[in-house]
Amino acid sequence: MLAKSTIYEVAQRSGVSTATVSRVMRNGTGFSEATRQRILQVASELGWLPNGSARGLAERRIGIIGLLFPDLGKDAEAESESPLFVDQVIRGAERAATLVGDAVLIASTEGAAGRERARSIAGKVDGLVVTAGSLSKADLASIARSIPVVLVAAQASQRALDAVGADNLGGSRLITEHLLEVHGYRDLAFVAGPAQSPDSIQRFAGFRAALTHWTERSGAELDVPSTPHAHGGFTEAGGARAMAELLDNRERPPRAVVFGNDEMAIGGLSLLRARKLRVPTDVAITGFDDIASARHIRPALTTVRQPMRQLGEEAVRMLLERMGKPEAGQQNLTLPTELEIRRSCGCASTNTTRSSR
Amino acid sequence: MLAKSTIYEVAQRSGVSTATVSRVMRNGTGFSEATRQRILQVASELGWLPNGSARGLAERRIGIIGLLFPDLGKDAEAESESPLFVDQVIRGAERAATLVGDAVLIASTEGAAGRERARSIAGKVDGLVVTAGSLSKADLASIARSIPVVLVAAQASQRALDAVGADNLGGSRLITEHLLEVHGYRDLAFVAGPAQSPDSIQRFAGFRAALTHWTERSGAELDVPSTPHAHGGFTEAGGARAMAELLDNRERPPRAVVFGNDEMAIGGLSLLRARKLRVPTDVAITGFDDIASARHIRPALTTVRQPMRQLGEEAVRMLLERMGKPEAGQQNLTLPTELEIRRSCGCASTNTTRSSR
DNA sequence: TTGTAGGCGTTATCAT
DNA sequence: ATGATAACGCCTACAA
Repeated sequence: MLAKSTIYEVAQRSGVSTATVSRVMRNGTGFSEATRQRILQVASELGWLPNGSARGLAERRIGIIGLLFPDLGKDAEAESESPLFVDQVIRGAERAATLVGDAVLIASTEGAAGRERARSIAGKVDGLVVTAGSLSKADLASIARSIPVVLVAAQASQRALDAVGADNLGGSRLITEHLLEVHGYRDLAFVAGPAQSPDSIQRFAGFRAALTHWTERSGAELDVPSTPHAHGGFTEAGGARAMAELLDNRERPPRAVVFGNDEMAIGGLSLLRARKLRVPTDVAITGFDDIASARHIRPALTTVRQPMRQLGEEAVRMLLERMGKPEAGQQNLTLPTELEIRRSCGCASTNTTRSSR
Repeated sequence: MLAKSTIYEVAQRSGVSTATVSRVMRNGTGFSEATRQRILQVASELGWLPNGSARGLAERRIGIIGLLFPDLGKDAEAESESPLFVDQVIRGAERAATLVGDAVLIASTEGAAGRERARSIAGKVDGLVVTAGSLSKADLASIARSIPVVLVAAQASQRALDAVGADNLGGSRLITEHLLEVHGYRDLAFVAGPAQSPDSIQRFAGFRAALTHWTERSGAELDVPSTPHAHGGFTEAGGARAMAELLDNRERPPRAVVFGNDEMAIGGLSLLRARKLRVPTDVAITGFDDIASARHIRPALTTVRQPMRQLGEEAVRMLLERMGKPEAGQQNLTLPTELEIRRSCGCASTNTTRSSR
């Protein structure tokens, strides 16, 4: 590896000033073709890479968009699962950023240490996409004072900033209504993810909304729970544990279980199998997300599809817009979710799709 | 959003020089506690974020590691699949980088336009992890002249640089031998991924090695193909097409099909089902990667597990080492793969695991 | 078409 | 314990 060369060397060896080298490298105008060739030649010989920090400093824009998420892979359980939400969001962000020539800087923030880390990252980027749970409200507010920030899948209370999220409530309500209305199930249970997860909270709210609405409409005596029947931390193992808990705490299994995400539903399915309960005949189940495994598992999982990739795309798009006009009004985008009907709910796999909005 | 403030403002309002502010922010020494408090207070009031570009310029190190990969999500087919290789590599890289406080900059490079992009990225990072197929040999060599580079899953010919990869050949050979020796299948077919993919090439080589070895040892007349029987581009749909092609081109289906990855195997499985062929009774199949769906699909897929996440971790670790001592000898790490036996090969699911090395 | 020179926001080396 | 001040490598008016 050669020593790094600078624009000065290139200029000197080309017999021009650094200004001219800069013009050529930035595809500007104001130089002869011969000069251009010569400079390019020298630059290539030297293997010169323009220093991004110097550029960023001079241009007051580095061409990097930051993406913060809660620590990944710390949880051994979650390691094998996929595509985790953030993988898809990252992809979407990368794609949208590439459209304008920017790159994406990713970093996980874990608790206390994450605080300093987040500020350090914030200083290195032109704007920041922050996913739910990766930053405290205070830290977020502090950072948002000096650089554009867009929230992804954040709780409503933090929506003083630009934000994009999926219609978790609507999707969850849709799938619960399906269970209620199409299948006529009455004894439903909800398995939540992490207690503080905004997504999980919204999905439970959708579950409740469906039950409440149904009660009002039909006059039936439906028990509308104020808290989820169990928690499974959004993981497969957690889903199995939650399902076991559900079975152990009652004399009869619930007729249907609405899981907060697909991974927990898959875990729940294994446990039901182990307990010799048939799905959907004895117990119907549903998930949320529509990960690849939901299609492949048997019975195929009825679930709600949320546009994870698009979340990342829209977040970056919104961020770029914000960077363009810092004083524009606050934006808040909710992307629709879709009901994906397969077999685990009891349907004969007509594979219908209904959108939440 | 306030106007961005600088170290000068903080210094002025604190009644100190910028040097002192810098010392405090970098957790250095040489200031009184009172001064420290005052500066921190002012900085917080101002919402000051130290400018990363300026820091990077002054320190000659920005704290960012770059990760280049071939364009994701361009192929609509691949969009739904997961966890794609690079998602996992990204995670591994992020984790290893976080250990030393660095962040990871990701960017896809697509063909010609990717060239300039890659150089731009290279200028913004302290070192670069490059995955197979994201950069031409020439571009790679050029960039590697001025900044540390580590290759992931690259072809051997490019191994003039530090590199880390999985034992594709060994794993593929292992699974093929399993088919040959444990099950006694003789009529095997191989479905490759993209023709230029180093991984695919190595896996086919392992397939051939197993056949060759078997022929030599047993004296049996086994046909050792010089090219794969079909290509499926590593996607589910491609795998289905390749399987159809295989069936249409012969009077009898092959007894077993070794797919270059899990996604193609899953596609192949669907097609076999559609053609009323039973797996593994009529046709046995195997995959490669061990994605989540491989476990969940029925029959569960016998496959080779490769440590994708670890690939990313090791790559970054190697890169950091290289950045530490630029003149050290070249490194080349091959991580072992593991045979994951399930049902699709014809086994009665004993779930054995055998390592490739 | 080309060069000069100041500025971008930090860090780090000397002084004091 | 603190302050001047010179880098760091590039961009960009402003001149020529």
